[in-house]
Amino acid sequence: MTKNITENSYGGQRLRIKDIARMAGVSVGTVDRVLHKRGKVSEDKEKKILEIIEQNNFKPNVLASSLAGRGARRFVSLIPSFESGEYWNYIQQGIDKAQREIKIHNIVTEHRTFDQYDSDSFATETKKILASSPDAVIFSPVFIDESLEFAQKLDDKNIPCVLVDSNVEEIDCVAYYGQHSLKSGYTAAQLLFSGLPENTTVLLARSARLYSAGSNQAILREKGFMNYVREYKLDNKYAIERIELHSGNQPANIRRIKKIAAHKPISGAVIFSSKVHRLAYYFAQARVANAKIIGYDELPKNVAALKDGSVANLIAQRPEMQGYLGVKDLFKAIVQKQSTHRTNYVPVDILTKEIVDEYIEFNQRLNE
Amino acid sequence: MTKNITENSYGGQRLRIKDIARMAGVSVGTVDRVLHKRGKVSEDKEKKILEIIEQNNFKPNVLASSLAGRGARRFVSLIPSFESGEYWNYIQQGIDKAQREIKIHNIVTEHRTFDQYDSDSFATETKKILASSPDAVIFSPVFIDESLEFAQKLDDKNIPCVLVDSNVEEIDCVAYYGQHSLKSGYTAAQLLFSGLPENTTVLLARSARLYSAGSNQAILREKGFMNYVREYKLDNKYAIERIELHSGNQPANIRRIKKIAAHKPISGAVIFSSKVHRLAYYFAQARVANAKIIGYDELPKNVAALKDGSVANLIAQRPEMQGYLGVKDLFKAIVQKQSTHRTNYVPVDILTKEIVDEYIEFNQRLNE
DNA sequence: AAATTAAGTGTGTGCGCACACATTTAAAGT
DNA sequence: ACTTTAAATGTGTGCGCACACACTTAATTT
Repeated sequence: MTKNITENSYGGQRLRIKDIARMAGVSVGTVDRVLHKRGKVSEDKEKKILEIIEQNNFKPNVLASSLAGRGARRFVSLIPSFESGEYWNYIQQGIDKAQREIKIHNIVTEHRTFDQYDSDSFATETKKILASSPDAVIFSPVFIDESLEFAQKLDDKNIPCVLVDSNVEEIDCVAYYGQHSLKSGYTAAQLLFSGLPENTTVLLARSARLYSAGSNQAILREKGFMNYVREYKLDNKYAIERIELHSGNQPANIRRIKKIAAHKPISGAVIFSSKVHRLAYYFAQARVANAKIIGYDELPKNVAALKDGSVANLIAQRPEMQGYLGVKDLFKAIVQKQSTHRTNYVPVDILTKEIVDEYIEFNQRLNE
Repeated sequence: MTKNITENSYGGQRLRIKDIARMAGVSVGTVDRVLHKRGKVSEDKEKKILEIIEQNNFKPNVLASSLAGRGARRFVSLIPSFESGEYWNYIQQGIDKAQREIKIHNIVTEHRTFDQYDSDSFATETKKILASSPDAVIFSPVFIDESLEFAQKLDDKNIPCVLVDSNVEEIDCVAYYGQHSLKSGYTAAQLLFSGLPENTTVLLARSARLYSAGSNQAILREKGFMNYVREYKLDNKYAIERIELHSGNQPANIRRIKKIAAHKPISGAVIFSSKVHRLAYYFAQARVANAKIIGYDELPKNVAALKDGSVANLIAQRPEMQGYLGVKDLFKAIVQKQSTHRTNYVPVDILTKEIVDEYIEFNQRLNE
């Protein structure tokens, strides 16, 4: 006797476990066992109950569920270690913000970090995490092979995960949040070359350390940049010079810039990491003025350089939002049992001296 | 006997009504009466209870509170009427998204609209809203005087409100979300003049209808724009011409552009509203090519113009986020009883042909 | 045939709160 | 002194769910 649900809060809309039980001709306990896959239910009844759940798209009431206080859930995050104000710090802040919002649902978050220049440290942490059997993981797949292995093992244990910052398409996860690196490199080129005097040198700087560690992001951005160059045949109009920056040897960096500029004036420079304030500093030291310098991320030091004019533009990627939305999607998937989108590119934000303050203040505000 | 709370979910952290009752030596009913200001509590006990609440910063458990199903709350929105794809449509989408998130807490949202070119229609709606005594209001204070009066009456009835789109500082509300119009005008100028050949004409277009209605926003943006012009003494280098666009008389608009261009070539144009696709269209009709045109908001028509190159940049203001965060703040204030920030400027987003797709897709995604 | 066991099923309690209702207490009226 | 009345306070129930536990039935075992 499939009596329709009638009166309950939510405008008589939402189905309750009790309703399902009535429809299936069983008790709530049986429905509960099916919902939580605790077994001890005869096949035919289980089938019938699942059918009703399916047909009515039943979702348990999250309020009641959390209030009933089923055991706490553990979310673990794994990102590179960072100092205050660095890029990863913002991701962490977003994760924390999400944590604050969902802690009422009995969810705790645990932070783990690794050395972004050392893949072993990453592997070590992933092992620890697997051993502790968390309920969900959000991590940044900086090292592709190790990440694939990690994701595989998580999948074996049925632990859902979210990727942030960079994407590894092969990984089957709840969601990815990060920038479309290729396009952001393309945009960097567009910004840099717009209005740039021809027949000059454009510098393409690299952080040696990051490259040797095989940073996925930086490589893709550079590729996007070069796509633009090729598309508009800019290598005919500009001398594009590459330079490797060694943080340990500043005088060498400065000398190198001087040398290039002496050969043909440098009108612009770009670096595909957040170290652009360093690049601007080297330019100043090399006494190469009026170069249009572009880089990534709204770190305090970069913002200072942007505001004093030594950096022309910053490309930002809403790191807090990546962390925040990543955790919220895990919550959505695990607790609310709703579907999510696999790949989510955050927009390429173009920052200028004039708008950077508001950009930062707004993001800060969102994280409170 | 102020026994400390010990065991409860939330890691023994959170205080419950029951705990407060025990501390104050009363029953939960009495505490409940104080919490809901239902009176019928002796002065001394009320004082004691409030003290305990204050000292421990007690916040009722939202899950339990909503589950217990106290009467539904009504949130009302009031924004200009719109067609699909217009600016206000995005604000509405943000409101709807927030509504979906909080409806489990027994909150319903009601939408009302007015004619943005007719202050009477605004006043009429506000009266209806006041008569229906909602629990909260989110509105766009397009007409300043009428909005002040509305806000005053809401205050009298103790109904909290949120402003979106434009700010009226005198209004005492839960929050404002919108762009810093002055700064966005300033940024528009920066974008427009960067790399613009000197000794040319720059067109400053206005929607006649919007101006005659006294649009707060557009006026402030223009002011910001002119601040930049003054600051960098650009009126020496460019002929800045104003033009009023009459949507009813397109040939006149086109003629006017032609005439100005004939006098001195037009290198750039800006309009401080979302009608920039119209402006670009008039330019095309007037056969004035290569002008750098800048305008506001990522409406489909503007995006099309941006992508085909007839518009150089769009300045966007995250309208969905305004609606979304506005409603969430009302929820925060009323249901979660948390404090909020009064003035929240959304960032000035600079859109280019290359990044607009991701920008829109991301926002769309957020609104699902 | 009685006792044991396992599989399947139902019942009861509490999470923290809101609200209706019952009860006590004090003040006022007869 | 006894009722009436109002003010102050306490008690009980249910929101929807999770989980421990009690219970039933039928298949074994002794």
